Amino acid sequence: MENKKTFYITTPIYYPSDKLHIGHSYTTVAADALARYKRLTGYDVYFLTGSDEHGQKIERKAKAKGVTPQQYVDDIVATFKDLWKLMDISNDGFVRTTDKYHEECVQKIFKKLYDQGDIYKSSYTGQYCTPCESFWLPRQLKDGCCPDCGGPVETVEEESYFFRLSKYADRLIEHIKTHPEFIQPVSRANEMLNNFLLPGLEDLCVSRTTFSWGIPVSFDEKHVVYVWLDALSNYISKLGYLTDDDSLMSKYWPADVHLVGKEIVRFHTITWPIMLMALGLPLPKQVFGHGWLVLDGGKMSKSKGNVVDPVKLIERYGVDAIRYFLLREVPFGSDGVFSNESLIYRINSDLANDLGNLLSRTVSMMEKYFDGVIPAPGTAVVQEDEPLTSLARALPAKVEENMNALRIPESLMDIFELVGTCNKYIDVTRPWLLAKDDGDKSRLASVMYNLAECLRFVGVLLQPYLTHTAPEIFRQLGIADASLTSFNSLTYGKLPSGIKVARGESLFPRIDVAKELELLASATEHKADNACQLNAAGTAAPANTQSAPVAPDTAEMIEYDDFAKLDLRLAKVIACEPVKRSDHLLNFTLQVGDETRTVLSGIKHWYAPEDLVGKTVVLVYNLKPRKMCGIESCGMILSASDDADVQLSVLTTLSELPSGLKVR
RNA sequence: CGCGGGGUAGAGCAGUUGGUAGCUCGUCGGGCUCAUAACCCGGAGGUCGUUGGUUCAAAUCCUUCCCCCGCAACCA
Repeated sequence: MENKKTFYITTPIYYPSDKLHIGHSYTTVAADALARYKRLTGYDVYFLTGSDEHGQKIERKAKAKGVTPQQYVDDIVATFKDLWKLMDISNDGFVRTTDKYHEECVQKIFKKLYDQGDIYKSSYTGQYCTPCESFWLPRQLKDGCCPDCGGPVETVEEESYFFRLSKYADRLIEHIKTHPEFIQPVSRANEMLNNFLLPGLEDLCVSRTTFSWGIPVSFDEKHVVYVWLDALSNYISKLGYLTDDDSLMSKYWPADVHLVGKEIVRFHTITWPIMLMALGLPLPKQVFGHGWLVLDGGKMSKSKGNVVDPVKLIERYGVDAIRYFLLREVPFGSDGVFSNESLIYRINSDLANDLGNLLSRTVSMMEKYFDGVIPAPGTAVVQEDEPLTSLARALPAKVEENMNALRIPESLMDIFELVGTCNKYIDVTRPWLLAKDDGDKSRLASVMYNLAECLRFVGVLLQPYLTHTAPEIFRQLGIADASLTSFNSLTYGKLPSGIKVARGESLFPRIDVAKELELLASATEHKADNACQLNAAGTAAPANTQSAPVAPDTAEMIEYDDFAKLDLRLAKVIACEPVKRSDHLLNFTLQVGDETRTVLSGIKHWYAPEDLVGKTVVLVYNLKPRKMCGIESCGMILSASDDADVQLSVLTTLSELPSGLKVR
């Protein structure tokens, strides 16, 4: 390789417990656009994404499905790769934490840190809450009870290895203070300092003995390496750190950007830098915590942001439309809203009306007035050309500045400003009038040339974002020469005349908004879960808990006796109110025959409490009571829902029946 | 008093060394006809959450209060 400047960019590695959603797509597409942009501007880029495959949750899911954990993750990771292929993600590497090189690397790192005294063995004296299956530190307890359920806890010891975060805290604080670019946006840096660093770091538990689906600690086999030490190492294990061939490591490390969701900024700006310090490695230049794509709140109850499966969106609207929406709609650094309306409006107004129509009318006029050949511009200097040409000339530098600052939406706005100016230029110059008078032929040639040249600029600059559209623009303009599509080719006037254009299909057909929304709405009649975040989660945050035991896809057969253990009964809702301090819970007072019970259910997003009063529901009558938010819930109300909990309905009976009846 | 973000036109947002309130979409009217019923121009629409203060002047600084959201917790 020549001495190109290098650029190493990463996404988080995603947890294969479920399919990926549009939030993951967002992170990865953003990283892809940056990677492609850097390649376009001459960098030697390494772009890494991957999967974080260990942990108890995977172990459980695999067991429920009756497969080995490895089979389980293999299947899901295959869908990750398919999605990235579908979305035109140009990653150079894909790291799996179950890959051999990664496991060996983590073991070496663990050993190295242990040998130098940064990892030590101790016991985790925790307060254990049996119903919650959770350990708590003394300071986390509420009045000596479990902060989760408010129930009693017992003192339990678990042997664990710990990483001395505290030892390096001062160095890290110093680094953050002297490197304002390290944590972006800066508001996150303050958050980290105030919430975690300045109050004092606690040593981090880095091993577990309670499950086995993980990387064994090489010198103490009953332990597996726990979450972050395993996951974060991916950024260097893939580069061959601590192996015979660490050429990638020496070439690309330190990383230029770790792109992460805001929920895992903490681990990337505290745990990870401290690991690197302990290993004697340089720190990444920047950690960027982007916002989330959140679902539309609850205004118009039909057309809700419900289609969050990126594959479905792409099938319907195309890769480039989705890429554009993601890159354009979410202000980098804060949250963006996803809704079907905003998606369709974006596609229609920016892509179809402005860009697609501009290309269409330009190529069409080229055919009409110049037999489809791009003419040489006239020599006369005309004042009305100036706004257009000066904007085009200034554009590459503007885009570059914004991309270097990771302001992706702004860079797209810059490009579309040129598109808009072209449309206006056509209106001002009125080529159709010029065409009527032979004396204006030279002027008409200038106008048409300027339009073609500006569209070339647009095409070149759009390449990192719209991977299908940019080549199609070139094709329709008749540009086949690669020397006209490079970033360096953006010198105004470089487009040669005499090229034959090739009219083609519309870049983006206009979508009929009303029809489309109606269709989407009828497909999903339900109330939206407006708090459902499309968390662009990365590495397996331990907090990333989803519902517990999942229904196996291939249902395991049970005996009738197993079923008979369930005591299901009809119950009548006599009162229902929200639980204070809970986003999800409703507190039901149920009539079950002669008895009255209190039962909690996490269905607040789908029902208004008053709508449920008087309804008959199905209750799991003999479920062990459990406290939540300080209230004891005696039983469980059955609901049906899809995996994503987008659609949900409480079960009831077809005819009116007295409460207390058994369901069987 | 857990931490943090935010309240600016119908929607989504920009706007801090204080000096006539902007952008995109929508809406209404006009123009144009090369084009994907697209494009261009113009209008309407905001006492910039509330209270008090500093100032010649505050969306912008200080203060009171209200509300929303995120983290955390919880969703049997």
